[in-house]
Amino acid sequence: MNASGPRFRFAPSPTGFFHVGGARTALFNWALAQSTGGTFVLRIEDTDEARNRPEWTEGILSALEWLGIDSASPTFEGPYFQSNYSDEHLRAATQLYESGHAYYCEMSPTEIEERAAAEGVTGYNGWSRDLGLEPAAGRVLRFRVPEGSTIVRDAVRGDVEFDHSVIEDFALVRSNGTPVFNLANVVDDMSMGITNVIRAEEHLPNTPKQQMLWAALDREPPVWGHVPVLVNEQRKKLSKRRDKVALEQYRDEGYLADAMVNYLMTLGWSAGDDREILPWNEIVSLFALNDVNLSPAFFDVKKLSAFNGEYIRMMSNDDFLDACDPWLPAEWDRSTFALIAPHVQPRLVTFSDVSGVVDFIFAGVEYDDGSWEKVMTTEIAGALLDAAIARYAALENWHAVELKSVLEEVMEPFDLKLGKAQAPVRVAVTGRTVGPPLFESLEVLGQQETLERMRAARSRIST
RNA sequence: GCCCCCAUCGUCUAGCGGCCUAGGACAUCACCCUUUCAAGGUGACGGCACGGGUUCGAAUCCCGUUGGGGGUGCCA
Repeated sequence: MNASGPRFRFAPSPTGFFHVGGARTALFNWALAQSTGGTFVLRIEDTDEARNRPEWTEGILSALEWLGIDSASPTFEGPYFQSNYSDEHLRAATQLYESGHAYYCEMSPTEIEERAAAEGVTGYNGWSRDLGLEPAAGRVLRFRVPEGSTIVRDAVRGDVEFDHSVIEDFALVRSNGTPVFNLANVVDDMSMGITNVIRAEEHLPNTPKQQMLWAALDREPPVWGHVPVLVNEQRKKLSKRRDKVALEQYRDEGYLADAMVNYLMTLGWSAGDDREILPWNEIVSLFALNDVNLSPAFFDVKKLSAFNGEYIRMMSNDDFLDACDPWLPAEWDRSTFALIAPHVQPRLVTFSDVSGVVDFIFAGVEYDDGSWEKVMTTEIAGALLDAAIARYAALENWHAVELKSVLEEVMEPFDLKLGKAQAPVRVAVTGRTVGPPLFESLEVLGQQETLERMRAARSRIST
């Protein structure tokens, strides 16, 4: 355990996928741990039985890995599993009971509801507080919230005061004997020596409860920091049901980790100048909690895509080729792809698009109806193709520059601009009206294949 | 209902009392470039929620209103 620097923690509960909001929180903690020479502690909060599957933990680790949060780094510690520490949680519970900070209650949720309705109050109203109930199976241990108020010193939002009169005597240990989140969370933070708790704003209302627990257990609370949540276009917290929140899904669609990381960091935070595309090491040195915005930020896939395109364009030739590789069918020749790659790189938004851009080179033509309709049914398409076929068949230097100047000669009698004149050739050879630069594509495709396709297309034209 | 948080272009943000005629980015639109589509270049559109204070001076400070968000579990 690195005791010298501050100790941050990221404490996700396994849910089967990794939430982009969680990714941002993890990144904030990771950046802080790095810039302060501190430690990033990963704790899996798996105390809810429904949230406990080993493969889900694997998913968390690999998602973090993808983001650059490397579990082999000296800055990284864990993962710890909350479920392994229930003895400690229960020990603390006993201590709380014995010191009078907690008491047993035997009201069931339904009884509480009924009594609350009868008395016209909202929740549990401390009815068992002074009954002096002994520990027994089926009884809940509740924290005895004292009079007064709690001030939470928050590193991103300043002081927040909560009046104890609005905090009910919350549960510490369930009637089945298992510890509840607030207790487990605090006890773990204590035993893991956590000094900084940076998490999403949804935890702010828990914080006074947890801070009371720190006090009751006679310990100094950590530095709190609550960052705003991420929202959808309806300005609601990103939810699994409605929104595309799984980090893995973006990864599988061909978003670059660097782009995702950079984008996530700009949600609620900025470098302070007019730059937003910046390398991780610079983000680390600039990032500070009191620069974090206080209002929820919309997770905008459009802007993420813009970042991704930007990052793709910044890649070196070789890096780009490597990055494309997993997205191309194994049987496609890589050296052929390398020839066209420089022309597809500036046009790509995500890697899942790459094969669809160059498939005509490897998988033959498939005419797109709309494209055909648009350019092959014109008066001159047939005549232009005939002329182009004749000249291309006789061409000796099969290079893009040649192919272009030949077509320029061919198109002259038709009184067309190159943009129009190349269209029938493009559709004949690629099947579509849009694609990588045409003459470069023809060069890669080769003379024979190009001519075959042009002839095939020509014979398909009715007139 | 109650508690807490928040409020600058459609979106993400810069701004921390005079440098603001409010800056940048994404999106949108136009033009340029051009081998289609992108990329790139230039430009346009577009915002301090509202009302009161404080101050010589307010996007910046205070109060209220309105609007949004989070929480309100023997979930985490």
